[in-house]
Amino acid sequence: MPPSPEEQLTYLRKGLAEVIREEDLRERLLLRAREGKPLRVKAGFDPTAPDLHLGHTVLLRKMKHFQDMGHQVIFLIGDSTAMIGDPTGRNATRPPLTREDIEANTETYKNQVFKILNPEKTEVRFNSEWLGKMGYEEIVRLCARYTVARLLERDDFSKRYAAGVPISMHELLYPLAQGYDSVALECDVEMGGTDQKFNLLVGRELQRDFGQLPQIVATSPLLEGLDGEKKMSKSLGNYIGITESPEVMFRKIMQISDSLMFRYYELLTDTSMSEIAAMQEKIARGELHPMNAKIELGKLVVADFHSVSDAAAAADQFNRVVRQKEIPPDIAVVPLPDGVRTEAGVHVDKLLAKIGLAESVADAGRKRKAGAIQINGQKVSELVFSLAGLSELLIQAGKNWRRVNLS
RNA sequence: GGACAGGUGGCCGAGCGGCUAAUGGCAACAGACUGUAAAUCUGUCGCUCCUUGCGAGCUACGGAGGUUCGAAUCCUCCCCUGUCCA
Repeated sequence: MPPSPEEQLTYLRKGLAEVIREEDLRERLLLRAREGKPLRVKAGFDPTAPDLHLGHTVLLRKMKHFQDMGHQVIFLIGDSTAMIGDPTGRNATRPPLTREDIEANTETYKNQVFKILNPEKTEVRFNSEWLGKMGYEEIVRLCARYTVARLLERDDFSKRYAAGVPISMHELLYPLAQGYDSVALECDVEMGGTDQKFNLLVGRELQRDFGQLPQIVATSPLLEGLDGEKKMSKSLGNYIGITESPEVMFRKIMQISDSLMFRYYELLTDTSMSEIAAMQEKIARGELHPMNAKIELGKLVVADFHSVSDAAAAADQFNRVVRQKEIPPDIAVVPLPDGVRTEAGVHVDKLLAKIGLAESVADAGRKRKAGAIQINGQKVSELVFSLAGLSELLIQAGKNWRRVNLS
């Protein structure tokens, strides 16, 4: 016995930023239940960036919830729209993706996405199936269904227009193309981040214009990155990738601020809001150390993408290496590079630059003078380090370590 | 097609002939403190070389030329962006 539409609504509503319109969702659930059909729920992804991070999982988790309720989820790969490019970073002309690139990226996507989604209940589609077939006339006809004024309502466009930042013609086509995807797929629901709201709404308009029931728009909150301010993104470097090792994931979680921790609990775990509130209470009363709450969070997140035992091991390693300052167990071992020996030993700056502990020789010199370099447990400030009687160098530069094999 | 304004280091933004590898802010990196949280303080923040020094050389202010002992700063042409007019 599947849950009633009313029960579903409650379950699905939780954790979504906005549902347009909630009333429509209720009606659609009732309608499809009567017809005995699942809802068609779409979310689009850009095949140029197949490395998913926790920010994406907020949406994926929600898609999973739709699957849990028996609905059909469509994982749409925007291979055609990728050529348009999302209206940011216009200087970076993207190299056109080949068919092989897209297929490779799609495989990567599937591997990652199905850590969360149920593959049985997921339909993977490409928008080149329909967009790629459109000719000039069809594209113009599609454009005729929307107005420039309406496109300029989009916050991003209007701000750029007002600020004198260029907007290229093709960028205006992006929302139209995305909206047309919903027409082609006859979606009941389209999901996306809150930043996608405008594009998702265009889909509604177009569907109406094509005589379809307009889709319900469901936006999920954007996850803040590790800095706690900007949204999580790969290009900003403030992300946790879902294929990262348990140790790295755990360490990154431990680095977030305390306030961000609750946000992560909310969006990345199944912890209920009341449990989170209780936790905040305890911390405020001094009954729970915030660090311990964060350790719990780290374990939960790691366990989601690895295993419970991996999570425990990662927490344990963090405790030993970071808190008790033990030497990390997984330091990269490298041979002594050419051209760094001197008569008296090694040229420290050149060595650091060559083994990746500094960006350049000049940078290495700065770090050394700042006291950030330790070799075999000794702080190094001199330029030349003697190798007499040593078989290996254990080098630490800030948080990074290397073992240099001398034999 | 015309008039005007603008293009400076990862970003924002000063400079408008030498004292400028280029004020300041943000970000970043390192050190202290700590819970590798936040806040705070300190230092660094183009590259290379060496005898590691308030050292030397090289590259840099959209692009290419030019004027000058000397240009991010002046001139010419080009490219790019925006505003207004047609």
